[in-house]
Amino acid sequence: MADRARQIMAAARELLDAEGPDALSMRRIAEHVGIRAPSLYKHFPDKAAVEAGLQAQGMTRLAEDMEAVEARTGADVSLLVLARAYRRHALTSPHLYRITHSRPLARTALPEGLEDRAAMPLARAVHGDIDIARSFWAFAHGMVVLELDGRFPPGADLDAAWRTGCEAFARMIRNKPRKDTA
Amino acid sequence: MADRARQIMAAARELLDAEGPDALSMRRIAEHVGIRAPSLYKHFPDKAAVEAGLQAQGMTRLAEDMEAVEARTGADVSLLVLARAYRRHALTSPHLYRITHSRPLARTALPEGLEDRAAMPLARAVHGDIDIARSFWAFAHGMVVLELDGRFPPGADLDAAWRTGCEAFARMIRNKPRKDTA
DNA sequence: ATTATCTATAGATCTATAGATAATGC
DNA sequence: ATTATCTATAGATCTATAGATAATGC
Repeated sequence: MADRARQIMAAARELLDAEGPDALSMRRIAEHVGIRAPSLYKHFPDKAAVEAGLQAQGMTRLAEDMEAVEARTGADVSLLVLARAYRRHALTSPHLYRITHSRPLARTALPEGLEDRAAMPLARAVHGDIDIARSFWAFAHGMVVLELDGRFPPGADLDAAWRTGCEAFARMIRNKPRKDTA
Repeated sequence: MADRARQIMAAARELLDAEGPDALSMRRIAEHVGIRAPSLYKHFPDKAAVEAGLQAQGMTRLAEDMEAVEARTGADVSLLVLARAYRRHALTSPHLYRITHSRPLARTALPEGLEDRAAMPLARAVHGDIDIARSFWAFAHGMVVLELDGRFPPGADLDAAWRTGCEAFARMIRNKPRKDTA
């Protein structure tokens, strides 16, 4: 039943958080649940379905976290505030972030409208400019994955880099005609 | 001898380009060379050493490609021109790009100074501003990996996003005091 | 009756070492 | 004598299916 399916997803999530994507095997997940691996296939058609479920978790959390910033800050969220929330979001569950955002997204398995929901706070923050939204998203994603992969030099001032990038895009917004959002 | 080692690296590279990081096994590499897998261990201590060699290839190519832009364009390379070269670099050998830049860098196995060499053209383009360099790098890396992972919507105008991001950072350079580069 | 679970197992991989044999360099 | 190669193999995994058995719902 659906209860077991939820339990399996929870186990997969714990395993992912604790040991990363490479540890995520049907056997280990089953072990976590307390059943045998073949039994998983009564609840999920295959491993890809479980991974798709994790991506849905990741997107849901992202939407929630971004919406929370808006709720906290009010209408005109600054890019810096949004970026800080984004970074915190990613660093809080790095493995979930990776599995969700560093591989093709299983869109067909995603709740209708979730992807858009996660993107809306940024779309509003950039006043509807899609090019700024995409390039800023790339900047934030790049900062996060470079940090997660340990690619910055040890002493690097990442806060400063985040500030600089946010400032650059914030200026673009200021100097562009305001396009409609709603 | 060192000849065989080079041959093994070439085979690994071909395999990587053709089938991606997951296909890169000691067995498949050996097969490509025409020997048995255990023989590889006379030339490389382990698989990690082969992967480190591939990262060195990736960094070398990056340094060459970035230096070529400078040579072609002259002293004051625009971020847009640099970014276009960066994107082309990544899309030309996407698997090599990933193995080099989307995992921790095996720095100890890297030729002395290579990492700096690859970074210098960007450092010069941003007039020595390390924060702009890092945030711009994150932007470019983010754009590339999002494209490679197929994360942008089908019709997305990536050229426009690249232009917008480059313009944002270019303005930052213009409006900052010129720091020394050399 | 149906559904969830189990055991057993097919069928593929991997990395890396041990020890024997062939080829090469002095 | 040394080095490169081979075969054989240890020791770990994986995903997924087949078919039997136990538990549950009507």
